Amino acid sequence: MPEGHTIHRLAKDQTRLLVGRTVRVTSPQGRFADGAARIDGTVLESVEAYGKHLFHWWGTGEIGHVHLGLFGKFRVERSDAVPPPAGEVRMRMVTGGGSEPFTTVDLSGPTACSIDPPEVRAAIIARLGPDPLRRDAKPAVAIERMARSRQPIGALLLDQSVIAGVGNVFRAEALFVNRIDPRRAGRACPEPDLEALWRTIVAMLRKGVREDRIATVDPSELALPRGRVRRGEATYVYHRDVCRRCGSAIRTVALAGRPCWFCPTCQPR
DNA sequence: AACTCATGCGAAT
DNA sequence: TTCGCCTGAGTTT
Repeated sequence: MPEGHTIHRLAKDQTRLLVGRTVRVTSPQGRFADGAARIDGTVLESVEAYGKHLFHWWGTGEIGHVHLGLFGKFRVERSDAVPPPAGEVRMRMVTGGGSEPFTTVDLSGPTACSIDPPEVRAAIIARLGPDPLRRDAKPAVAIERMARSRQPIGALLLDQSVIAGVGNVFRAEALFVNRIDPRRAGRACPEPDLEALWRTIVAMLRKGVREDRIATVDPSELALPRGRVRRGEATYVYHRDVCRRCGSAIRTVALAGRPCWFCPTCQPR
Protein backbone atom coordinates (compact mmCIF):
# COMPACT_ATOMS: atom_id res chain seq x y z
CA MET A 1 0.00 0.00 0.00
CA PRO A 2 2.90 2.31 -0.48
CA GLU A 3 2.16 5.84 -1.59
CA GLY A 4 3.52 8.80 0.38
CA HIS A 5 0.91 8.54 3.12
CA THR A 6 2.11 5.02 3.98
CA ILE A 7 5.68 6.17 4.41
CA HIS A 8 4.76 9.12 6.61
CA ARG A 9 2.56 6.90 8.72
CA LEU A 10 5.44 4.45 9.11
CA ALA A 11 7.74 7.29 10.15
CA LYS A 12 5.31 8.35 12.86
CA ASP A 13 4.72 4.82 14.12
CA GLN A 14 8.38 3.86 14.12
CA THR A 15 9.30 7.11 15.86
CA ARG A 16 6.92 6.20 18.66
CA LEU A 17 8.08 2.58 18.85
CA LEU A 18 11.82 2.80 18.29
CA VAL A 19 13.33 6.28 18.47
CA GLY A 20 15.61 6.93 21.42
CA ARG A 21 16.09 3.24 22.00
CA THR A 22 18.88 0.82 21.45
CA VAL A 23 17.77 -1.39 18.57
CA ARG A 24 18.86 -4.87 17.63
CA VAL A 25 19.01 -4.98 13.84
CA THR A 26 19.32 -8.23 11.90
CA SER A 27 18.51 -9.68 8.52
CA PRO A 28 16.82 -13.05 9.04
CA GLN A 29 16.70 -13.52 5.27
CA GLY A 30 20.39 -12.62 5.00
CA ARG A 31 20.26 -10.20 2.12
CA PHE A 32 20.79 -7.20 4.43
CA ALA A 33 23.24 -8.89 6.76
CA ASP A 34 26.15 -6.52 6.12
CA GLY A 35 24.09 -3.37 6.57
CA ALA A 36 22.38 -4.69 9.69
CA ALA A 37 25.70 -5.54 11.32
CA ARG A 38 26.91 -1.97 10.91
CA ILE A 39 24.15 -0.47 13.07
CA ASP A 40 23.07 -3.39 15.24
CA GLY A 41 22.89 -2.39 18.90
CA THR A 42 23.03 1.35 18.29
CA VAL A 43 20.43 4.01 19.08
CA LEU A 44 17.86 5.09 16.54
CA GLU A 45 17.91 8.90 16.60
CA SER A 46 15.00 9.66 14.28
CA VAL A 47 12.84 8.40 11.45
CA GLU A 48 12.11 10.62 8.47
CA ALA A 49 9.76 10.32 5.51
CA TYR A 50 10.35 12.11 2.22
CA GLY A 51 7.96 11.18 -0.58
CA LYS A 52 8.07 7.41 -0.79
CA HIS A 53 11.47 7.18 0.91
CA LEU A 54 11.99 6.31 4.56
CA PHE A 55 15.20 7.24 6.39
CA HIS A 56 16.46 5.89 9.72
CA TRP A 57 19.02 8.11 11.41
CA TRP A 58 21.31 5.88 13.46
CA GLY A 59 23.62 6.87 16.31
CA THR A 60 26.61 5.92 14.19
CA GLY A 61 25.91 8.87 11.89
CA GLU A 62 24.88 6.56 9.08
CA ILE A 63 21.42 6.61 7.56
CA GLY A 64 19.21 3.67 6.70
CA HIS A 65 17.33 4.04 3.45
CA VAL A 66 14.16 2.05 2.75
CA HIS A 67 12.00 2.21 -0.35
CA LEU A 68 9.06 -0.18 -0.33
CA GLY A 69 8.56 -0.34 -4.08
CA LEU A 70 5.40 -2.15 -5.01
CA PHE A 71 5.64 -5.07 -2.60
CA GLY A 72 7.45 -3.82 0.46
CA LYS A 73 5.73 -4.09 3.84
CA PHE A 74 6.46 -3.51 7.51
CA ARG A 75 4.92 -5.72 10.18
CA VAL A 76 4.92 -4.86 13.86
CA GLU A 77 4.51 -7.33 16.68
CA ARG A 78 4.59 -6.88 20.44
CA SER A 79 5.19 -10.08 22.35
CA ASP A 80 6.96 -11.59 25.34
CA ALA A 81 9.34 -13.50 23.10
CA VAL A 82 10.82 -12.41 19.79
CA PRO A 83 8.81 -14.37 17.20
CA PRO A 84 10.44 -16.48 14.49
CA PRO A 85 10.49 -14.58 11.19
CA ALA A 86 7.41 -15.15 9.03
CA GLY A 87 8.27 -15.30 5.35
CA GLU A 88 11.11 -13.28 3.87
CA VAL A 89 12.31 -10.71 6.39
CA ARG A 90 15.00 -8.45 4.95
CA MET A 91 15.43 -6.29 8.05
CA ARG A 92 14.31 -6.92 11.60
CA MET A 93 14.45 -4.20 14.26
CA VAL A 94 13.82 -5.26 17.86
CA THR A 95 13.60 -3.29 21.12
CA GLY A 96 12.33 -4.06 24.59
CA GLY A 97 12.67 -7.26 26.51
CA GLY A 98 13.52 -7.53 30.17
CA SER A 99 10.63 -6.09 32.15
CA GLU A 100 8.70 -4.99 29.06
CA PRO A 101 7.54 -6.91 25.98
CA PHE A 102 9.63 -7.03 22.84
CA THR A 103 8.68 -4.81 19.92
CA THR A 104 9.58 -6.44 16.61
CA VAL A 105 9.46 -4.46 13.37
CA ASP A 106 9.95 -6.63 10.27
CA LEU A 107 10.54 -5.38 6.74
CA SER A 108 9.84 -7.61 3.74
CA GLY A 109 10.04 -7.12 -0.01
CA PRO A 110 11.55 -3.63 -0.25
CA THR A 111 13.05 -2.29 -3.45
CA ALA A 112 15.77 -0.58 -1.42
CA CYS A 113 17.19 -1.29 2.02
CA SER A 114 20.67 0.02 2.73
CA ILE A 115 22.90 1.79 5.22
CA ASP A 116 24.56 4.83 3.71
CA PRO A 117 26.52 7.96 4.57
CA PRO A 118 24.39 11.14 4.86
CA GLU A 119 25.34 12.24 1.35
CA VAL A 120 23.24 9.46 -0.11
CA ARG A 121 20.13 10.74 1.62
CA ALA A 122 20.92 14.26 0.44
CA ALA A 123 21.33 13.05 -3.14
CA ILE A 124 18.02 11.19 -3.05
CA ILE A 125 16.18 14.21 -1.69
CA ALA A 126 17.87 16.47 -4.22
CA ARG A 127 16.16 14.67 -7.06
CA LEU A 128 12.69 14.75 -5.47
CA GLY A 129 10.07 17.43 -5.92
CA PRO A 130 8.26 18.91 -2.92
CA ASP A 131 6.52 16.40 -0.65
CA PRO A 132 3.00 17.66 0.11
CA LEU A 133 3.13 16.04 3.54
CA ARG A 134 6.22 17.92 4.69
CA ARG A 135 6.13 21.29 6.43
CA ASP A 136 9.08 22.44 4.33
CA ALA A 137 7.29 21.72 1.02
CA LYS A 138 7.24 24.57 -1.49
CA PRO A 139 4.09 24.10 -3.60
CA ALA A 140 5.22 26.72 -6.11
CA VAL A 141 8.12 24.51 -7.18
CA ALA A 142 5.78 21.71 -8.22
CA ILE A 143 3.14 24.02 -9.66
CA GLU A 144 5.68 25.86 -11.82
CA ARG A 145 7.10 22.60 -13.13
CA MET A 146 3.64 21.45 -14.14
CA ALA A 147 2.60 24.80 -15.55
CA ARG A 148 5.62 24.86 -17.85
CA SER A 149 5.48 21.25 -19.03
CA ARG A 150 4.03 19.88 -22.21
CA GLN A 151 3.80 16.46 -20.55
CA PRO A 152 0.31 15.21 -19.69
CA ILE A 153 -0.70 16.13 -16.16
CA GLY A 154 -1.30 12.45 -15.41
CA ALA A 155 2.36 11.72 -16.14
CA LEU A 156 3.60 14.74 -14.18
CA LEU A 157 1.81 13.62 -11.02
CA LEU A 158 3.66 10.29 -11.03
CA ASP A 159 7.01 11.97 -11.63
CA GLN A 160 8.66 12.03 -8.21
CA SER A 161 10.95 14.86 -9.27
CA VAL A 162 7.82 17.01 -9.72
CA ILE A 163 5.85 15.94 -6.62
CA ALA A 164 7.16 13.38 -4.15
CA GLY A 165 4.71 10.88 -2.73
CA VAL A 166 1.86 10.68 -5.24
CA GLY A 167 1.24 7.21 -6.68
CA ASN A 168 -1.24 5.64 -9.05
CA VAL A 169 -4.27 5.86 -6.76
CA PHE A 170 -3.90 9.46 -5.60
CA ARG A 171 -3.07 10.56 -9.14
CA ALA A 172 -6.37 9.30 -10.50
CA GLU A 173 -8.41 10.45 -7.52
CA ALA A 174 -6.97 13.96 -7.32
CA LEU A 175 -7.50 14.54 -11.04
CA PHE A 176 -11.08 13.32 -10.78
CA VAL A 177 -11.90 15.62 -7.88
CA ASN A 178 -10.53 18.56 -9.85
CA ARG A 179 -12.31 17.49 -13.05
CA ILE A 180 -9.06 17.42 -15.02
CA ASP A 181 -8.53 15.02 -17.92
CA PRO A 182 -5.27 13.18 -17.15
CA ARG A 183 -4.13 13.57 -20.78
CA ARG A 184 -4.24 17.37 -20.68
CA ALA A 185 -0.79 18.94 -20.89
CA GLY A 186 0.45 20.53 -17.67
CA ARG A 187 0.83 23.87 -19.37
CA ALA A 188 -2.73 23.65 -20.68
CA CYS A 189 -4.01 23.63 -17.09
CA PRO A 190 -4.86 27.06 -15.64
CA GLU A 191 -2.61 27.80 -12.69
CA PRO A 192 -5.50 28.14 -10.23
CA ASP A 193 -6.47 24.60 -11.20
CA LEU A 194 -2.95 23.37 -10.48
CA GLU A 195 -3.03 25.11 -7.11
CA ALA A 196 -6.34 23.47 -6.31
CA LEU A 197 -4.89 20.13 -7.42
CA TRP A 198 -2.00 20.57 -4.99
CA ARG A 199 -4.42 21.35 -2.15
CA THR A 200 -6.46 18.28 -2.99
CA ILE A 201 -3.34 16.13 -2.89
CA VAL A 202 -2.32 17.56 0.49
CA ALA A 203 -5.76 16.83 1.91
CA MET A 204 -5.94 13.33 0.45
CA LEU A 205 -2.46 12.36 1.64
CA ARG A 206 -3.12 13.75 5.14
CA LYS A 207 -6.33 11.78 5.39
CA GLY A 208 -4.40 8.75 4.19
CA VAL A 209 -1.86 9.15 7.00
CA ARG A 210 -4.59 9.63 9.60
CA GLU A 211 -6.66 6.65 8.50
CA ASP A 212 -3.70 4.54 7.36
CA ARG A 213 -5.45 3.71 4.12
CA ILE A 214 -6.62 5.31 0.90
CA ALA A 215 -10.25 6.35 1.14
CA THR A 216 -10.67 9.42 -1.02
CA VAL A 217 -14.45 9.48 -1.35
CA ASP A 218 -16.10 12.24 0.64
CA PRO A 219 -17.89 10.62 3.60
CA SER A 220 -21.05 12.53 2.67
CA GLU A 221 -21.14 10.56 -0.56
CA LEU A 222 -20.64 7.18 1.02
CA ALA A 223 -20.78 5.55 4.41
CA LEU A 224 -17.39 3.90 4.65
CA PRO A 225 -16.67 0.89 6.79
CA ARG A 226 -14.01 1.62 9.37
CA GLY A 227 -11.83 -1.36 8.53
CA ARG A 228 -9.88 -2.22 5.43
CA VAL A 229 -11.61 -1.39 2.19
CA ARG A 230 -11.79 -3.45 -0.96
CA ARG A 231 -10.23 -2.13 -4.11
CA GLY A 232 -12.47 0.46 -5.77
CA GLU A 233 -14.73 0.58 -2.74
CA ALA A 234 -13.54 3.90 -1.40
CA THR A 235 -12.38 5.59 -4.60
CA TYR A 236 -14.08 7.73 -7.25
CA VAL A 237 -12.42 6.23 -10.32
CA TYR A 238 -9.40 4.11 -9.39
CA HIS A 239 -10.10 0.49 -10.28
CA ARG A 240 -13.77 1.22 -10.83
CA ASP A 241 -15.98 0.32 -13.78
CA VAL A 242 -18.61 2.98 -13.32
CA CYS A 243 -18.31 6.59 -12.24
CA ARG A 244 -19.56 7.10 -8.71
CA ARG A 245 -20.87 10.57 -9.61
CA CYS A 246 -22.41 10.24 -13.07
CA GLY A 247 -22.57 6.54 -13.90
CA SER A 248 -20.43 6.80 -17.05
CA ALA A 249 -18.13 3.94 -17.94
CA ILE A 250 -14.72 4.61 -16.41
CA ARG A 251 -11.81 4.48 -18.86
CA THR A 252 -8.08 4.07 -18.45
CA VAL A 253 -5.25 5.64 -20.36
CA ALA A 254 -1.60 4.60 -19.99
CA LEU A 255 0.42 7.54 -18.66
CA ALA A 256 3.96 7.20 -17.35
CA GLY A 257 3.65 3.51 -18.19
CA ARG A 258 0.73 2.81 -15.89
CA PRO A 259 -3.02 2.87 -16.29
CA CYS A 260 -4.72 6.06 -15.16
CA TRP A 261 -8.42 5.66 -14.42
CA PHE A 262 -10.68 8.59 -15.29
CA CYS A 263 -14.27 9.51 -16.05
CA PRO A 264 -14.64 10.87 -19.61
CA THR A 265 -17.77 12.79 -18.59
CA CYS A 266 -16.65 14.35 -15.30
CA GLN A 267 -13.14 15.04 -16.63
CA PRO A 268 -13.77 16.47 -20.10
CA ARG A 269 -10.95 17.21 -22.52
C1' DA B 1 -0.74 -26.25 -6.69
C1' DA B 2 -0.67 -22.84 -10.00
C1' DC B 3 -1.59 -18.55 -11.43
C1' DT B 4 -2.66 -13.49 -11.13
C1' DC B 5 -2.19 -9.14 -9.44
C1' DA B 6 -0.55 -5.02 -6.70
C1' DT B 7 -0.66 1.94 -4.27
C1' DG B 8 7.07 1.47 -7.77
C1' DC B 9 10.92 2.43 -10.30
C1' DG B 10 15.29 2.03 -12.70
C1' DA B 11 17.82 -0.29 -16.41
C1' DA B 12 17.73 -2.09 -20.86
C1' DT B 13 15.91 -1.79 -25.58
C1' DT C 1 8.31 1.18 -24.31
C1' DT C 2 9.39 -3.08 -22.14
C1' DC C 3 11.62 -5.86 -18.64
C1' DG C 4 13.09 -7.29 -14.25
C1' DC C 5 13.05 -7.20 -9.46
C1' DC C 6 11.07 -7.63 -4.74
C1' DT C 7 6.89 -10.67 -1.87
C1' DG C 8 2.36 -12.20 -0.36
C1' DA C 9 -2.67 -12.38 -0.77
C1' DG C 10 -6.32 -13.72 -3.27
C1' DT C 11 -8.28 -16.42 -7.08
C1' DT C 12 -8.49 -20.19 -10.26
C1' DT C 13 -7.36 -24.94 -11.70
